[in-house]
Amino acid sequence: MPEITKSYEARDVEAKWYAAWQAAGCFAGRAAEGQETYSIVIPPPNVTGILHMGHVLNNTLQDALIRRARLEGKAALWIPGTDHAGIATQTMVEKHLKKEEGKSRHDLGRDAFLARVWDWRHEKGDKILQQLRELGCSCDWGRTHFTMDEGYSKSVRTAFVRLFEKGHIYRGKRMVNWCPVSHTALSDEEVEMRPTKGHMWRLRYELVEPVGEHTHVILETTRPETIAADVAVAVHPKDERFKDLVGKKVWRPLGEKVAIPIITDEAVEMDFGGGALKVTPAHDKVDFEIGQRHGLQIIECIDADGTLNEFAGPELAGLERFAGRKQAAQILAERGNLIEAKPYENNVGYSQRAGVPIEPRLMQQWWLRYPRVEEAKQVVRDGLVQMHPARWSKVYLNWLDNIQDWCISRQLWWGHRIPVWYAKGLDRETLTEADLQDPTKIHVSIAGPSDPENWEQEEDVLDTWASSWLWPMGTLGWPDEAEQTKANFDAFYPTTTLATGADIIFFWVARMIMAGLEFARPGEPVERRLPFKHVYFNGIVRDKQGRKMSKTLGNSPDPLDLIGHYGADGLRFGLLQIAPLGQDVKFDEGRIEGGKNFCNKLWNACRFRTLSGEMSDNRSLAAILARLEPDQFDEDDHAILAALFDAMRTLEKSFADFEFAAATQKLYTFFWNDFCDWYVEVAKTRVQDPAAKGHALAVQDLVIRQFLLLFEPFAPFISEELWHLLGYGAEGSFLQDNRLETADQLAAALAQRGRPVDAGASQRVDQLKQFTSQARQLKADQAVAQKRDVTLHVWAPDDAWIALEPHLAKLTRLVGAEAITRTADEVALPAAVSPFGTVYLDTGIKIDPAAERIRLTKELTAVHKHIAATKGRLANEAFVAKAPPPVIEGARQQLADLEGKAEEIERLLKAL
RNA sequence: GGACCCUUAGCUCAGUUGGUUAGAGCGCUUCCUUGACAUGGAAGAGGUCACAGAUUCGAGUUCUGUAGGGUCCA
Repeated sequence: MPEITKSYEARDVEAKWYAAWQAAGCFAGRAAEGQETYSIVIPPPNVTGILHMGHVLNNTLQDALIRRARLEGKAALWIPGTDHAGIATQTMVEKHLKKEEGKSRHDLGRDAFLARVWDWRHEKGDKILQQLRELGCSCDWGRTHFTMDEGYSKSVRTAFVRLFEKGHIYRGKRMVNWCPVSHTALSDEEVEMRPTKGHMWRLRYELVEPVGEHTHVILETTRPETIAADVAVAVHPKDERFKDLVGKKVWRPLGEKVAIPIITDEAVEMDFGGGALKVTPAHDKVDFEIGQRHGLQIIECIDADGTLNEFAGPELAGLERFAGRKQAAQILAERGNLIEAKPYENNVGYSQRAGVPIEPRLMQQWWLRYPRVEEAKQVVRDGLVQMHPARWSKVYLNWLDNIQDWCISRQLWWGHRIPVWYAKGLDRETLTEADLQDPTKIHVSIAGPSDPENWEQEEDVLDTWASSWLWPMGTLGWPDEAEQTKANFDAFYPTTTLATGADIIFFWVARMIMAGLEFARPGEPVERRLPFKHVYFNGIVRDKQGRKMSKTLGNSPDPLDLIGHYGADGLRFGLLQIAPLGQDVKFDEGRIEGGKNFCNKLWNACRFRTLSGEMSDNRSLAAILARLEPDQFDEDDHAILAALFDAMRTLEKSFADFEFAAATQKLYTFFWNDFCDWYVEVAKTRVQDPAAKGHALAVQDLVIRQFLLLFEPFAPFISEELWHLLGYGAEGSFLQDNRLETADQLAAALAQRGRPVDAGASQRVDQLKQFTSQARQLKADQAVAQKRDVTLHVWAPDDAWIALEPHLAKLTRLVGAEAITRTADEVALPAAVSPFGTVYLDTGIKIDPAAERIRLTKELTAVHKHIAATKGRLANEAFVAKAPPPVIEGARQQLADLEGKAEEIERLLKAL
């Protein structure tokens, strides 16, 4: 028997077991024929990322699910990997290049720059995957994928080509969200609306020729710097105020002095800004649409980098867009066009990554008409894909109801280059949809054209999400048949659960569902094509003030530090305790410390077990069950086993419902309160008794064994270590090689061996606990909490004494008394009314009757108050008539108990 | 503007289909290093369950509204 140290030291244990698991191939996902599978694909972190608290929560959850599935005998597979994160990674390497060598990516050129990114990826990438190992994650590392690897890249290009061939992808000149910092188009989802303080500029546009009393039109805008690109002023067709002005012209107040028409369009809001709208088709989505309807000219006055150009007029050309705005306002004021500048707050779209306002621009980009939109809604409505918590389904459906085409091209270098080639010399700006179908002009394929010298490949790359939306399939070998066989696509697709954050429900979750339905197993039933059956949305980890943890705020602790201080198990367990389903997590380091303390408690309980007596055969459940002695079963045994079943059932339900906080809390109270605080304490007496010792230790071995199996998904390291220290596993085997019984199976196994568990014992044990607590309370009241030479006298009716007597040895020890005896006399001693009769505390010192009277009177008052409340309920005719009989009976019973107690306290008071 | 979530002890949170006197951890007060564990043990203080109505014999729990906080969409 190896000696167990006095406290749990996580560091060595963690390193030892992770290496052993890896060496033994414990995490390899292998499915036997017909075996039930449980698979998860990791939400791929950025390849250059480092572990933060959000990752810890997300991956701990996945590991718990996967490890539990393994113990349930399923073929568990957790596929890890990383994402190339186009903009983020490219920006990072560009910054580094600038800092170290003072060069831009353009100085290097595309190929040389990409070589640098790959260098970076090989040097510093995948650090996060290493960190996940420290957390204990049981990913199948042999299957690690990266979205830019050749195989995965092939799946991305295949998806593009197939969608193109089906007409879902087109190139078109449309308004896009342009990021002037990253110099790329963004999808609508990457634009974040932020309330922004600015001004509403109230302006007068002079009529070219006055109409009656009218000399000008008043309109309001937040963007005066775009005035030079105005091509019309629009009003609502029903707006009577402008009836006489429609069709007339006004002078454009900035830029080239041009007369622009007053037109009508339904899109104008009548009660906004006086009812007139300046129309700038090149710089606003609504204006663009108005322009299209009216065949208006398009003037671009802002360049790609956000600088105003010559079309903005000589006063503004060359200015940055916000400086240009100020300048424009000033000029308008000087010319008398500015009526008022009101401080104004409105929602402005910002580039999520660069943090600057996006610029709507008219550009040629590649677009995707989403496939399988209706089907994607239906699988969620039908519950084939279940979201947890379910309310996210509504958000999902609402997005799909309002879905817009997806701008999938990015003006970046780092990413999947779009597999489209243009015939040399082709004017790409004027391409029509018909041209896209003309193989002499456009070539679209995975391999590229056979005569590359005549073609130029599209420079743009695909949006990163247009690669990660294939993750559940691409990581299982799709579309390559040989790869799919190798990865056992057949067994592991669809995956079982996706655990992720709700912030990427549109970016990733919704798109994966559509991709799965479109590409996986064409022609087969929808259940076989969808990418996952459950989506679990974990909360966001926030700091104490409720702020999202972020690098910039510096409010996120380093998880590796936390692992160093509290152990991976402590961190995992502590974090899950505060992660209820669907709620954000306010991070509290105290809870992580609690996780560590719990591990230490478990450690010491196991240590105590080894000190209590020789270890017997623990090698299998059957062996331990055989050691239980039916004759020796007492109420505490029944109660602790009933509590164990209860804990097992709670975990079964918790895992089914993704209620991890409930699971961890149950494990905590079961082990600490039910087992350590009570069972182990009462068993100390029985362990002294040679007749009961073997049995009492067997019960402990059974409880600890089952507990470790329940605990392992949350705290794998300490569980594995103790599993071996207590001899549950043979040399060379692991905890995960065992099957976790259900509560029903374990109950049946006990019953089958003639050791059925009596759940009713719990109530009787609760009374013993109450007795103990009351006796301790008496001692504390009399300031003799630490004295062990006191005597307790119990004034008990026969039946109560018969119930109490078998437990006296344990109780004497637990309470800290010399003896507990029965008394028939009324004695003038401090007393309490327990479930077994009145218990008197004899300290050998005379009592203070006045103090005793105060104490008893206080308790009597409380009892009377309660009696009055219960009597009130029972006196209510409606209650007696309508409440269910068990509830009424319960109230009557309660009243009787309370009245008995009151009488007894009154008797004690009289006796003083 | 539309949708959703939250508000329970000083702090962080549980509280399952309505049913005795609303729980835990941390913190706080008192006592204790006695042979598993001070990363611990014992005892204790602390809550008009945001507010106002409604339903009901009975509401922290259901419904409506209000206030405050948060998220998503437009």
